[in-house]
Amino acid sequence: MDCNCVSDLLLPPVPALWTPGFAFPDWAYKPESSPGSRQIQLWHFILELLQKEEYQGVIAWQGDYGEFVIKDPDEVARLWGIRKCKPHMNYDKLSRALRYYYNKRILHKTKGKRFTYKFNFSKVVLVNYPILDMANSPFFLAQNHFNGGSAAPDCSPEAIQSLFPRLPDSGRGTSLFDRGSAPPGPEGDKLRLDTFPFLGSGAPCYSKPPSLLGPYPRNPPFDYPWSFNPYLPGAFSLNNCPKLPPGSLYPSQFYPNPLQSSLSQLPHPFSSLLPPGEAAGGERGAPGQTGGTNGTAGGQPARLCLPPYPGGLPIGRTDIGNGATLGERERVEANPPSTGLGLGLGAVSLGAGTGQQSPTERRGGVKQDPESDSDLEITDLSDCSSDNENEHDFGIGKESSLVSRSPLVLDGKKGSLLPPITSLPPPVSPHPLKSLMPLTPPPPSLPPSLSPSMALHDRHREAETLKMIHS
DNA sequence: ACCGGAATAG
DNA sequence: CTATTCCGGT
Repeated sequence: MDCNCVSDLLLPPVPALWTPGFAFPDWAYKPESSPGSRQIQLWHFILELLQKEEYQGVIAWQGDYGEFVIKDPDEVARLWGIRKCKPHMNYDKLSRALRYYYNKRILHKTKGKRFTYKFNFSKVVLVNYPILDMANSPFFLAQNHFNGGSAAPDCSPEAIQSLFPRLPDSGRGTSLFDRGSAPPGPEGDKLRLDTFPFLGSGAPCYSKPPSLLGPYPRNPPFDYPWSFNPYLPGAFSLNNCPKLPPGSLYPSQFYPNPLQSSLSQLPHPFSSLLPPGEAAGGERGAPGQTGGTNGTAGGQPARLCLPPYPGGLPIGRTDIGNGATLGERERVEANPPSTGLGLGLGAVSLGAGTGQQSPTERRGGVKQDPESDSDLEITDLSDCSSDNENEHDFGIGKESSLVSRSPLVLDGKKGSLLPPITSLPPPVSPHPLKSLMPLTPPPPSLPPSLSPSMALHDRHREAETLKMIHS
């Protein structure tokens, strides 16, 4: 009694729909490193609130992509306290927790704007959707002809993007999705890939007009239980962001069952991968709930709509990245031995942990990227730049080690599991990382598609860089 | 308001 | 590990 932690009831991290067995794979909930800890993480919670309309008065997307404003700090803190059964929670404490995310790069503070923070979706995405990580995986390498692989699924950022719906705009949302939230996941941080351009930081961001949000045209066959999806800050949407090719994802077969089931619960992108029947599986049906007070809401169906990329978007890449060295990034990824999807997490997830280094290290003053952090902040220059960008993250190097575990089932066989890549749409942008790279800053709108050849070229270069590094 | 160190709890 | 709690500093 002390606290009724109703919280769970109120904001179930997982919608009722999920069955235990079915819920997201572990990786979705916790970093591997912390076994047991599957408690909801603050950022998940924030995302959760953001996705629910009922909390719009308390916290809402606003500003740049991924930016949100805590309109009622005390309330947010209160809700968080409820959720965590910490009756004495207050904004000061909550914000401290939020600050820890800076190093992890999950969040940034939007300077100059009170109570305004910005998600680094790229990171979040990776963390949560390891699949994306494929980019890092050998798989992806295959693509690059490193391995000679034949085609591989498109892991490009663009592809990733396509996975997500558009962003939450400030607006209102019509759908839940607008504001998507995020899926649970470990956050990792280490991956440097994270820096996807979308995040915005790099790109010029336009703030979104409220109207953007948009309805996603398509209705999802399923909804996400949690609805998460979020990430998408609108970033993708428009202008600045890279868009993805319409079909970039992998075919459903791609995923093995276990995963599959999980996928079905995932937000659209993934779900859509599954065959309709399966995907839907879940669904929500349940409704329910409402919780009452604040919370809950669980029921909302989230809608995820997929962005239909009707015509297919051009794939532009916009990456604006910073030009940091690509080589490095890749290098990081390359290391992981794991195979297939599994690794995605590996690489990424750790991050969180690492975020802070061991105390010792910390003390040493070594922060990993001292700078990078700083970068995060953006200072918003006028609006556009958002900020941060973060991008530079230069390496951290440790991550690779983490990889040891790969949760997903997939891994084992990468090959077999993997789908016929061939069936995939033509890879447009192959290299995910690449997109990170700084190409020329994209014009405000999308860049014309990139030329494939270039891409290859780049990859090639990267590869070489890698080699050099290795040597 | 916001930052981040330090200690500490789970 | 993540978050909580405290807290001194801007």
